[in-house]
Amino acid sequence: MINIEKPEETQRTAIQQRTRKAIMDKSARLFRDQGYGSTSLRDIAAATGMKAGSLYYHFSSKEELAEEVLSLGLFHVAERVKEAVEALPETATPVDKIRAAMVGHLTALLEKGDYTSANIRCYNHVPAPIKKRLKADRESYDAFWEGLIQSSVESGLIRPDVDQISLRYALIGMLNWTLEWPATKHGSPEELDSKFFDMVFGNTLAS
Amino acid sequence: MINIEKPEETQRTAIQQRTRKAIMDKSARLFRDQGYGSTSLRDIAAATGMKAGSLYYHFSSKEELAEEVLSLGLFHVAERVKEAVEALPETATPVDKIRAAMVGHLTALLEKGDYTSANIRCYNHVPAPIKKRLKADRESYDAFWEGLIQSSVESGLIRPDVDQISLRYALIGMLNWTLEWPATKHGSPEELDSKFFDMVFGNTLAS
DNA sequence: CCTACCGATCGGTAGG
DNA sequence: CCTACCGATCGGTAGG
Repeated sequence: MINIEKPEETQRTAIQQRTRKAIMDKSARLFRDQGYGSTSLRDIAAATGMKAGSLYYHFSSKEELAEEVLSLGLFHVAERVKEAVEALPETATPVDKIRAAMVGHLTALLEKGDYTSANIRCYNHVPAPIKKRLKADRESYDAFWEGLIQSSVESGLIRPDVDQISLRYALIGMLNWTLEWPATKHGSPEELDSKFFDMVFGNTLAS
Repeated sequence: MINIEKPEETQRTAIQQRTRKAIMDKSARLFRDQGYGSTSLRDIAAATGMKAGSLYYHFSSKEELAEEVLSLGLFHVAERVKEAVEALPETATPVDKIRAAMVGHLTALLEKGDYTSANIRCYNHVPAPIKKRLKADRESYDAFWEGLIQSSVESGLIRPDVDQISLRYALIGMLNWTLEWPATKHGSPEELDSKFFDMVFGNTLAS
């Protein structure tokens, strides 16, 4: 459905995996808060409780670490969205799927905030080779939304005169911008989604 | 109306001002593309056609330069929005003002893309003292939208059950996310606004 | 996973 | 506005 691969897990011991995850958790938060260029490997090492050189036991470069962290951010979003859509009954319309996808997207942003924020905030500032691969993931995720919206139009649920590209970017934009909200104002993904959904689809749906 | 001060212009010769602007133009683009931390003063100097040390003839630090560039980004948005709203006839409703503000916001994003993108993309990654001042500007701009939306609700043009905070962030989010669009898909600010406006306010307006 | 270190580059300054 | 330079810090490596 959404074609975003999870970075392959090569054979590692449980301890190695736990340390790796700790490094990535700290990296995600630091990249999110300070940006890619302003976060040094020494920052990350200190936050994880080790020395800078030791990071190279787990990652071969800053770029590899960043790519894995940022790509995991989008992966989590895609995974939640997939779950939410697949949980729908067979009778679900394409618009039902859009709504479920919105909830899934918001759920991932709230649950895995450090990773998803790091992706959204650092995507543009990461070295070109990483950005290229992250871009492919984004396009795959975009294509999924494109399909949902197109199906909605084809089945007569969304007015045919609606600009599908604008609708897609508007939805993704308002969803992603929730990361810039004061954290206290969110409410649950379902509450937030119901507000967004009513806002947009009250008029966009054919009557 | 919107209380965002333009950085004061101390007395400078015409040539100094032109060089300053050249430095800021290049900085805006580099900050936007590479991020604050990954953009060195040597990058900026090279792009402007001078040596790194010479920048200190115009700016006393990287932080000062960044603050001026980023704050100008939001200033331009506020200025365009102000113009657009003030150009309305006296009979204009609060919702008319929202629509005009949307056009103004989009116009600024398209016209001054380097500055506005640099603000949006680097805001979170800039040193704390700068961020604090930029945050005050954002809050002032936010308050302006809050007022427009509240007036719209009070005059019965927007349904009273609409969550005003969600509406405000949703609007700003979809507007700002246009910076992430492939550039070719924009169309004019007016075209884009008409799509966004219809999308949101078809249902949000009281019937 | 640490110590100790490499060359490169950083923001910034002195002196002209 | 440039040359020449400062101490600090960067990503990364060797050897254990």
